[in-house]
Amino acid sequence: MASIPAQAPHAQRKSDRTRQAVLDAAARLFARRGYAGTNLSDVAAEAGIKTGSLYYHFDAKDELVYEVLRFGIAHSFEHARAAVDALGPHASAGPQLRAAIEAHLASLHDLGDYALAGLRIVEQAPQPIRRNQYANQRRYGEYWQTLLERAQSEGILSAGVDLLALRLFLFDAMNGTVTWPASAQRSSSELADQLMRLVTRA
Amino acid sequence: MASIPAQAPHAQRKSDRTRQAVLDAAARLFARRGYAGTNLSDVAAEAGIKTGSLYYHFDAKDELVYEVLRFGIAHSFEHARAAVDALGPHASAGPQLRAAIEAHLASLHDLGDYALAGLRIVEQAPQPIRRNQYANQRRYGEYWQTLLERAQSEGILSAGVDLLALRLFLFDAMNGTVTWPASAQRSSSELADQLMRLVTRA
DNA sequence: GTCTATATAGAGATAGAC
DNA sequence: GTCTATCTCTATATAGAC
Repeated sequence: MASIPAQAPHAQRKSDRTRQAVLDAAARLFARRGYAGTNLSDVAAEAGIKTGSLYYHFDAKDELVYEVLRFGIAHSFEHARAAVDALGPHASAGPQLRAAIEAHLASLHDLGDYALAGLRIVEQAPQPIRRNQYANQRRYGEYWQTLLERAQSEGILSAGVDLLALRLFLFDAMNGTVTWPASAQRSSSELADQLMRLVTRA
Repeated sequence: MASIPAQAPHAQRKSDRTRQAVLDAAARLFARRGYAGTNLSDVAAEAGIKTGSLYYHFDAKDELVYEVLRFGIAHSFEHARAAVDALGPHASAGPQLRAAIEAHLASLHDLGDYALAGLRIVEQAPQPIRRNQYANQRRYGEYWQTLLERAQSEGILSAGVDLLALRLFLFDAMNGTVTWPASAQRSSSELADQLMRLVTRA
């Protein structure tokens, strides 16, 4: 699965390129084998270096998982907010919600293994990292909650809908797309259409 | 988190009770720490025995994860099908779909850590076990697909809906409820109402 | 920056006493 | 059925040469 650089593209000293290769390998293996199941020898081998050399770039295994998790959610949050903001300050809640949904779906696709890892191994990460990740998720969730509240006040959701439940359903539905079988792959735009059809009143 | 017996209640020889305690502990730890992150000493300690004694009940760690995964999906499938069948052979698709949704949600609640483990560690399990679990998931998915096809042919879904996408969205939305925060807990019946509101046409 | 070599700890699994 | 004791392997992390 493809993945995107966690660093700005201009940061391409040799050290940065290796560091990036290590992170990409870690994301891929964390997603498939879990946190404890991923060993650093395999990460190093996939990044084209030896195990001992990892420690020039990272102090410990914890740091790898921290970077992978943090980057994933930051990327999604930034993209969703940017897509909403791009509609301008006077956009109504329907288009904003659709933009956020499509951007979140697209960000998951961009993230590749970083998204998979982020969704699968949070609970397995060491406690301080897990806590930090939960805090980031909470902030992102609150952002979505405001989008949904505005949608409801503008009357585009069905009456009597449970907003908190709706947000959690929507999030799991969106995030689940990263594990859909190949036969079910659809563009972010198509998926956003389908989700808007479910979430908003006909 | 509570969990339910993986064996019939009448099977309560001492050996069976210990075996059950081991499986419950394994489910709890697999769900929190992943497959590789769960060590057998901790499983044994939580079941009230020493590590070596585990091997009287199970040949290897693989066998533990196999039992935990297999039991979870079997339980959900049985409950969903039983709830649909209980409506009788002439029930229409709307009530059938609602019964399946509520039964699936209730089964997840019953399963407790078995459900969490089943959702989180499939990818981390050894290949033969993973393959078997995917096959079971596929069969269960096909069952849901037929329910949704009947619902569509009876006209209770919105027009132009993508049935495969709908099933996958619905599944992830239902399964995600097991990780909802305490503040968002709702009964299976309430959750089923909300999901039916999203899935069916107003 | 990356290598080889190694210290140290912890894992799964087995053997045999009770 | 459960225990203690132990084998063997593999993991993270460190040290120092290049």
